[in-house]
Amino acid sequence: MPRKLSPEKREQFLDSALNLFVANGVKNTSTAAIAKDAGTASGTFFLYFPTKQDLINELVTQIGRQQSEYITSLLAASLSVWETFFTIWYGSIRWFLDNREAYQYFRQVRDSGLIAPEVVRESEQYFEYYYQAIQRGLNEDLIKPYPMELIGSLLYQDIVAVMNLLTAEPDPDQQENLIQFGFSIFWDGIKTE
Amino acid sequence: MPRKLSPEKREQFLDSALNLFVANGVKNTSTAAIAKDAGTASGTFFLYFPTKQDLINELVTQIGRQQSEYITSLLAASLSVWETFFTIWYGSIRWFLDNREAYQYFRQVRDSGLIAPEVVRESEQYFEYYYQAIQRGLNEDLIKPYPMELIGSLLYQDIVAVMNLLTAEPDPDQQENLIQFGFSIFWDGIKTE
DNA sequence: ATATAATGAGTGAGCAGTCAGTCATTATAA
DNA sequence: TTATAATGACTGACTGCTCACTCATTATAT
Repeated sequence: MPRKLSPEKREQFLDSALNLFVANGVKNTSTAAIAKDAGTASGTFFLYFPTKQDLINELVTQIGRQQSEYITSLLAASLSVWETFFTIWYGSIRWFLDNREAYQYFRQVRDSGLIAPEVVRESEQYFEYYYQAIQRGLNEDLIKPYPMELIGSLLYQDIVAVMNLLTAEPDPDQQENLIQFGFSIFWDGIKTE
Repeated sequence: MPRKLSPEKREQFLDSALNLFVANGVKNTSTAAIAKDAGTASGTFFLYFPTKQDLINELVTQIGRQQSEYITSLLAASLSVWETFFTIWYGSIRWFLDNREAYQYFRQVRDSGLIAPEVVRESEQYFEYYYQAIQRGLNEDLIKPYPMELIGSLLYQDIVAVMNLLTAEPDPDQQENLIQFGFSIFWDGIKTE
């Protein structure tokens, strides 16, 4: 971990890389292009990141961490189970909409084989609050007793399903509808009668 | 479109490419490696495909077409709406399990930016039966009146959610459970009361 | 004999990562 | 205070390698 070397410039590299990766693809973005965009010479890149792969990985974990921090900041113990799920749903989509490049990068890279499986697994740790919510729902008999991973996996993929539609839907009212409808379908699927 | 040049060899190139793409990633697989695996010299590749990109694209559409053909072969007009949805669900997962490489390639490539948007759109045409099923369900008031694209998008992503779990679950009984449970959640989400 | 299929060495472009050297800043010495 | 030394962030030309695609030549089929 570099402790010298301005942290601002480090962020600048991550920012520029995210831009270029989303615009042109990871493999089509050279480290030289990232350095240029960040306003440094090509060699400077490697003072901040030992390899290109390290930056690719760090972007993934950074995104996971930032989204996780945002969601958990919204969650309070006083919320009901339904409110908790809705907060996760709405908050995740909100954060993705406010960080579209992060969303696109995450999707682009997650199943691409560009990331070592260990890094993917590490980034999954940031979904811990999913399973706390599911556990509460199961304890309180509010959701059907299906395997936790199944419910978690469906929650995530349903959010993706809605996000994919939202990126093609400019009208805010329609966007709001899709978010609400999507959650209704998810919740009706898992709730007990 | 090459009309001479043995179609079998063409298939061989597509087969070899799918293997290698899934094992090593598209960008890390050279046309020379594909040619070698297919048992020809490196230059022969370009007699069958003008560019590497053409092969990448053709694999996507081929997979879409083959899966679509399999599913529609299962669908009969006599099926109820529930049966139709279940057949799509079960058939899609069955086909993906029997063609795991195709599944992995599809996932890897779909959001990667490696495919021109037009080709992605073209491959979406193979999901036509989704929307016929949804339309029927809406007509017969069996599913809630949400936008068709939302239901379609959720259906697809729910299948992906289950597939992702299945690839890590070796026990066939547990696999069967996940498939059934997953469908229950999806159906309970969209059905009218 | 002629057309078509196949070959594989060759070409040029692109890229990750290196390294010898520059220069502004900071530490030390007088 | 001022001269000198040390530091380390920064530079960019360079290297070695990979790869998509070409083409002159050879093999095969009819």
